[in-house]
Amino acid sequence: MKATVPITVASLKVACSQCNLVELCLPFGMSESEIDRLDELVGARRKIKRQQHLYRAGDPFEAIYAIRAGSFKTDVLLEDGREQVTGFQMTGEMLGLDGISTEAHSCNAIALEDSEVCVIAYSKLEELSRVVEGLQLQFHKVMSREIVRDHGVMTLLGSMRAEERLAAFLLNMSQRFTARGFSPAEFHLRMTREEIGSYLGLKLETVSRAFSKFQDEGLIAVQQKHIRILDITGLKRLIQHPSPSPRP
Amino acid sequence: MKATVPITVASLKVACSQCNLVELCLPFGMSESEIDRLDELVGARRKIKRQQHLYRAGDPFEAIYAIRAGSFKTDVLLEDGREQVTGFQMTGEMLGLDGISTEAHSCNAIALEDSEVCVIAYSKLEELSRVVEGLQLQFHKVMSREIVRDHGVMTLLGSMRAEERLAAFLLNMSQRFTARGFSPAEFHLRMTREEIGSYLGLKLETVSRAFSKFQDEGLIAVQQKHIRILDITGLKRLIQHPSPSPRP
DNA sequence: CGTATCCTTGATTCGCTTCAACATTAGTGG
DNA sequence: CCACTAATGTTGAAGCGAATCAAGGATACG
Repeated sequence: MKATVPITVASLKVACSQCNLVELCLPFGMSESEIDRLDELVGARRKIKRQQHLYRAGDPFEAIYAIRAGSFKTDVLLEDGREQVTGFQMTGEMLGLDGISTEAHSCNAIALEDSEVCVIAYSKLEELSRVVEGLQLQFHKVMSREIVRDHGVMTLLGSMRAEERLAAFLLNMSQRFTARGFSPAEFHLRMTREEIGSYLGLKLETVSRAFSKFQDEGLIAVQQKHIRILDITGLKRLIQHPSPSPRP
Repeated sequence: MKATVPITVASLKVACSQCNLVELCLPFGMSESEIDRLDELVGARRKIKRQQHLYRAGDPFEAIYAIRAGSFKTDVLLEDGREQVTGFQMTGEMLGLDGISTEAHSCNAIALEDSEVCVIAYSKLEELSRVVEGLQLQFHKVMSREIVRDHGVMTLLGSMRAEERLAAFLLNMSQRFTARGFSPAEFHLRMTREEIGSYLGLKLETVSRAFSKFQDEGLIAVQQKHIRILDITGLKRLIQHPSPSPRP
């Protein structure tokens, strides 16, 4: 229930150059000599227990976060209490970029499992990216990628049917697990049906039904949160050919 | 049909310090002395006729654009030909930020009316934002604002009904016209019902019906693309209280 | 002034939500 | 360790909102 307190572990080596996520995270694409200059970038690491908030909508913005271990969801609450999940984040991905614009966070970030993040003070990032050109570019790319990703979700929400949405979701998860060295075909979802539904603009029952349908059709094997993809091309076909009639 | 060719008008003073959009555009929030240093930022202006592309998905990314006059839509095309409008942009707003991530544009930008943009070479922006701190911050804020805006659209698409979506759209337009010194209650939409529908994840008939319903209820007066808002609090009420039953 | 585009409205269909009951898993405390 | 309870997931039946299909009308444009 209580917010976690940031713990500064001065003795711990937290530099990006020592981190095995360098291929996925902010430093991706930077030269070795540039990465060496990021020593001071990560002020501390912070552990977040499952279901706890990393930050809440309205919190003053001071830092962005790189996920070192675990996973998160971000969501926004509407006035009437409706909740919308705006994204799921995995290791190496960044959290908190939404806060720059108003200097306050505009969504909640909640750990889906016990997790750890690198705290990157925004002031330090600004300062360092003025002198390390690669950092400047990579940071811009990270923000831009978030915009492109959001456009993808908008497309999904705006023009896909329930089963297409879920297929796209599964393919996206598979691709992200693959990039992290896990199996493309077998993985464990950390979020509930309700959270998936919220993200995809569907009710949890619809998500559950679509899972069952995919299983009946031999596309996947589902056992609660454990997913095995049996026919990846079949899933891809689903999102390329809309259900009723292909366009002329 | 043909792409417009950028016209460099060397004699024309294009500096931001001379521009009356300074309050809305990238330089917003910067000090006068900082704005004076942006002389070299805008390489040229470029005129785009109605229905012409400013850039297309796949075009190599070299510059971002600030809208000096007119308005645009951005859209993405799915494999099967479905089109999704991802945003409408007005004067002072930026276009092309999606291109940074992959160094190629990921959507199409199309003028809704005869328009003019300021061309900001990305390399120059990078360079200048290393020395002008205010520019660095403002640019980051512009990108972050785009992310927050997209989250808002995701919320709209994921959890609002047709009429709520249209109400939210009208209120957003009203607010943006107001910020530009136009009437909050009376404005001219530059996009078709189909484009509005695509943006809101609805069919054009549904948009048309919702407009008619709002008119019947005395919330707005519609005459084709000309909109007059008669009851702004009524519209706001619509998006706060979902149609069927308010939450407990 | 004619034609293509855009908009409106009605009737019908369909997909998703809603409501409901039950199954399963996970977490907790006796 | 098992019993209890809450949370999560599955499945069925009914209802509703938006899409689809269809026709006519208004506007803008060359």
